[in-house]
Amino acid sequence: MPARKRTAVNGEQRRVQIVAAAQHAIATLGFEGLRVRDVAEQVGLNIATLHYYFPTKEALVTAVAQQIVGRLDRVPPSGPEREPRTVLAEHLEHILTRFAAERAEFVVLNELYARAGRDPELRATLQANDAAWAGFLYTVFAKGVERGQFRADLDPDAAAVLVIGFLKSLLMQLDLTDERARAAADELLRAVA
Amino acid sequence: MPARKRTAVNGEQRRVQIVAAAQHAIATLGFEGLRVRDVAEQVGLNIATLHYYFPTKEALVTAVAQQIVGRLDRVPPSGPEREPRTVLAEHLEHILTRFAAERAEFVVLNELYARAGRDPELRATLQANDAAWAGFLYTVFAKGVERGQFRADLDPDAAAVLVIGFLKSLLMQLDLTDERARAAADELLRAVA
Amino acid sequence: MPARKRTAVNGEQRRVQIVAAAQHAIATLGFEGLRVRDVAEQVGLNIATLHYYFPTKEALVTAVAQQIVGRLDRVPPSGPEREPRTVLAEHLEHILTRFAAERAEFVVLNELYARAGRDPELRATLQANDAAWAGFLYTVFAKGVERGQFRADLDPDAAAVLVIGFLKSLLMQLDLTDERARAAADELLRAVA
Amino acid sequence: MPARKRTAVNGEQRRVQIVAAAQHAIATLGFEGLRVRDVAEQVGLNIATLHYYFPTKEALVTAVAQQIVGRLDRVPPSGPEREPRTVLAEHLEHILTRFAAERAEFVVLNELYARAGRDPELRATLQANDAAWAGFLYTVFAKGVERGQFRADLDPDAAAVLVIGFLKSLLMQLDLTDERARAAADELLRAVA
DNA sequence: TATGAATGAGGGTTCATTCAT
DNA sequence: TATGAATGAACCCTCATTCAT
Repeated sequence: MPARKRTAVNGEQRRVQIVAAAQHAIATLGFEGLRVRDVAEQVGLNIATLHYYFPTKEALVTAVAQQIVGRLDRVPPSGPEREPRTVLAEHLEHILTRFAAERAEFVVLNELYARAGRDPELRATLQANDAAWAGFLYTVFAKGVERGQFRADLDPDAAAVLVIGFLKSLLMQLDLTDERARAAADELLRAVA
Repeated sequence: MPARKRTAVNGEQRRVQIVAAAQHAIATLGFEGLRVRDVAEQVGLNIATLHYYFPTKEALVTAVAQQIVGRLDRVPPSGPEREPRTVLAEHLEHILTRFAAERAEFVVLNELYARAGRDPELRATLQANDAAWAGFLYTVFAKGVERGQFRADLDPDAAAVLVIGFLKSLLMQLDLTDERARAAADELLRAVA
Repeated sequence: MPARKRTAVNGEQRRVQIVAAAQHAIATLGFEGLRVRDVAEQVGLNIATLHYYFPTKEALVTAVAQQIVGRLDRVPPSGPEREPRTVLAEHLEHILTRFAAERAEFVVLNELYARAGRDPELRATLQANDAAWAGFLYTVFAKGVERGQFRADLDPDAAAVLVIGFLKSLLMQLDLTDERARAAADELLRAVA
Repeated sequence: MPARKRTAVNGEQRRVQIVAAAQHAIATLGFEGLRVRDVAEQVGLNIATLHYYFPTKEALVTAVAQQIVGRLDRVPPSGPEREPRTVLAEHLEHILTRFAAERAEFVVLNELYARAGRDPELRATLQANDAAWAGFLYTVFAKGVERGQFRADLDPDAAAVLVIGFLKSLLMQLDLTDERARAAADELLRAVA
């Protein structure tokens, strides 16, 4: 069991630490407030060392973005046997819960969406993610209509837009308490039934 | 009759010009990309002169924010005689139209909401605005339920959250065409009926 | 007579000051040792102010190069009536004198030639200057041969190469005293006669 | 028979590799552009490993300088029986040929001369070399005059200065083709005869 | 010998702001 | 009102060098 002296962590762990610190900084101060120096200091590293891991600030930002987006991809698989209504309810519940527990990530995600307007690459990434999300919801709604669980005149695509819109706006609804958010989710479930 | 100097514009006009240029810059580059020098140059002014009108960058940003928010305040008055359903439809239509026509302002507004997370004062301003907006929609929905135009089990507050959420998310739904947005608005109208 | 307070010099003078300081720094430390901060300090200016005059370090270096090269262009006009031998002698004398008096400029010029190997633009500038110089000497030699002042088998172009070579090598002949240099010039005059 | 490790090259070979890479870098980018990291990478070595061979950048530069200068020292011995004119002609020819074939080394040498102005130690080295060179040429010229092969009024020392100057300026005569250089050498031979 | 990781000391550049005119 | 000139405080990034392994 070799005793590390100068380093208590290995390279990959460092990367994770750095990205986490950067994410925190962005969540707290926004992209404008992100300072590589501060991130380095937060991790207890010299700036030069941080540049050893991430050659440029942009590389660091990209790493943060990728991490955030990467966690989004895991859309809960909707088995064919599951009830659309249940799937929808759980989906809303799932995101609402994550929103309450990991608000910081949502803040960064929000910043990313703002950035997407100027950064084509980021835009493409987020757009792809959105498309997958919309597709998932479309299927849920279409199946629900088919099975008579949802209104017959429900437009699956439009409904998906509403759901996504509600969920994306969570952070921008400044006076939205957890209760009001859940009430809105319930209202949503009633509205499609 | 005071003799106008060699300048074709007076102080107030200059302010408007500057704020407009700043707004454009923010819409294009975000707050991160806002440079007072660039704004000054855009207006054809020396930086020092710009500082004469807006002593600090923050003052300029505040002016932009106030202008944007100011235009939001003009919620269409819902006369007691008007039908809630119509009012809601027109409200959606109104915002969707503005969104298509004045996208830049929505971009800035989005940036403002992101900033609100760190800027308590801005947060208070936007929150007040949101409250008024929610109140307006609450009234519409409550009245609509009362008159039997909307579902009896409709939660007015929750419905307001959904409407506001949809409208606020417009910019973040990257693949949202004008048609899809209007389809969503229609779906919304059906969903509350 | 307005009393300047913060500035004792105007813009153009500042530029001259800065370029002079940069030239001095290059002569002393070479291009490697050139630090914009030091140049600024030398002139008693803040770095930011120096960047006000020269946006980038490269711009500053270019200005120095232009100044040095600019002073080279003034090739003494050889009137048709003047004796080639005299013209040549005076030319050698002129440069040798300048070399002794303004050694610093020759050092920088040397650095510029070294740089020319990597900087095509600089190379083009210096090459153009060299061509003019060679042309001047060619004419002198050709006329001298024609008038019987120089050897009949003298190759004017080759002789020009030798003269230019001698003068350009002044700085690289580390143990070259003023006397030896002048002796070489005399030898040159004898050699072509 | 010591067993070679997994490395195909031993220490001395490594040094040679490194010096060669450094020399190439200097010839290409000048001393300003020399980066130990790049040299290491060029040789396929870690920077830390390079520092094992050359503890400091200066040590590496010195090694390069020594190599370059070392190759210069081998002045062709002028046997007493050889004709001064021939010796001179061959000397010129020899250097001109090397210049065409190993231009890179001349570039570095040029950089070294530029550096010599600031580096006393390097200056001493080069000066010693120059003195030897001048001595060699002095002997040639003196003997040539003695034997009546060169002009009777030839100043051996001055002539040496001219020859060395011509040869040292090769790199600085930007539009000097191989032909023009040889023409100049021929002119030189005529001029001393 | 060799390397991954770390660091100190800058180096060029940017930017909001100020001041004398 | 308007401007040229100036500045302090950062900011990102680089580079030679070191150290534990």
